[in-house]
Amino acid sequence: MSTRESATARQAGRPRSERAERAILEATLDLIGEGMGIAELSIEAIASRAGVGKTTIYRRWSNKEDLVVDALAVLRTPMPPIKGESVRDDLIVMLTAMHADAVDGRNRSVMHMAMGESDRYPALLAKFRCLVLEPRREALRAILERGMATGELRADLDTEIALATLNGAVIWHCKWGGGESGTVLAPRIVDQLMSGLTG
Amino acid sequence: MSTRESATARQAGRPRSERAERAILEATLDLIGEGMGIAELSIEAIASRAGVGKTTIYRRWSNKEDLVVDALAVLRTPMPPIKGESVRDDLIVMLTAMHADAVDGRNRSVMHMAMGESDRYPALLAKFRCLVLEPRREALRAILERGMATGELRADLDTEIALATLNGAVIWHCKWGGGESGTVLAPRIVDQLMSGLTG
DNA sequence: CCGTTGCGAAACATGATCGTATCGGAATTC
DNA sequence: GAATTCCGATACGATCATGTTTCGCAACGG
Repeated sequence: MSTRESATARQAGRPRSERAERAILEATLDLIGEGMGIAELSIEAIASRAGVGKTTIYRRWSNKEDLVVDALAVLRTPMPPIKGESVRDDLIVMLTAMHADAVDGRNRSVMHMAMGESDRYPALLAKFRCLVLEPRREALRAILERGMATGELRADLDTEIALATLNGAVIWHCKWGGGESGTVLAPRIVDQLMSGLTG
Repeated sequence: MSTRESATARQAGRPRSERAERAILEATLDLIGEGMGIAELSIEAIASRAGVGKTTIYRRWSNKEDLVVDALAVLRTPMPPIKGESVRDDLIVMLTAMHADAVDGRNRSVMHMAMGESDRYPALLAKFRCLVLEPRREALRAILERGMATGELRADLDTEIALATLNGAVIWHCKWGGGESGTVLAPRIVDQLMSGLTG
């Protein structure tokens, strides 16, 4: 049996350059990071920024949305470690991480782009949801439910509302409120919310 | 003394058509309402939708951003009446109104557009701020401060955080959460928050 | 060495929008 | 009625991005 990569036999010819692919995705993120919306993003600009021929882009993605979706995946920021000792501490860690995501450079722009334009790009919305929204949502939900079990939080908590409140407070304050650091902001939110959540 | 409109004498020639102006602004809002971002908005499309020559638009606005800013002003939605009897009731009224703004048709699109693209258009940001954000913020703040005075809310309330929390919860839930009606959502938010805010 | 495929560069035809200009006609002042 | 200004329509040249094609070279399998 000859050399194979997988079930399907290795294609003949020169293999696609992994290097070019990364350069394209990076260039895309760069441009978004500079404040470009999807509509302003041009394949030409991406190609030129990546030092790549347009052909190389068209060969891999048939439209801009697919490209942006794949670029999103590169940005993957890891979840912070949750100690699971105190609900208050865990929430503060999560909110601080969320705040950082929403404030820091390229991440920030991509975040805002995704939130602002996902309406018009369903595939982008789906990816953003399962890549950013859902993981956060589940992490927060886990903290809340553990709190309900241990009694740190009241048992009849309205989890949906609590999630919206936590997420919303961070994002809203980042976007429209003052520019506090996350380390200052997160405890303020959590503490003021907890006094209620503990009812 | 001859007929005058104001201090400066009436211009000679045909006056600008008020009708055309309204049609242009309405067409702009329509297109935004159909999900167009500022970048996708073309003067040609607006002119054609408004049944107007491009000239008529260029004569009045020198760039797209100015046009959109003026269009924003048309959308002005009135604040709901605040009874001032109970903080809980007042908050529910406000959040319900905010929810309606964020959900309903054209308003919704303009809102999202403003939130998503205001970063790139400073004049738009400024207008949006003073037209939508600040009035809401002040109305909410007034309710909170009255509550602190009457004792319905604890006196050491962190108003900034409370504002971000209220606003953020509504917007976040509209954008990413389920599709409840405002009448259901607002009390859930307010009640869960109050039990905390009342300390 | 040959066939195949990817590479970057460039040229290409197509189409959209731009901002300006020109047109005949309408509205208004003097 | 003359001068002025706006109207909507249409045409214009300019710019830019589109997606395709062609080119000569590079990298891989057999």
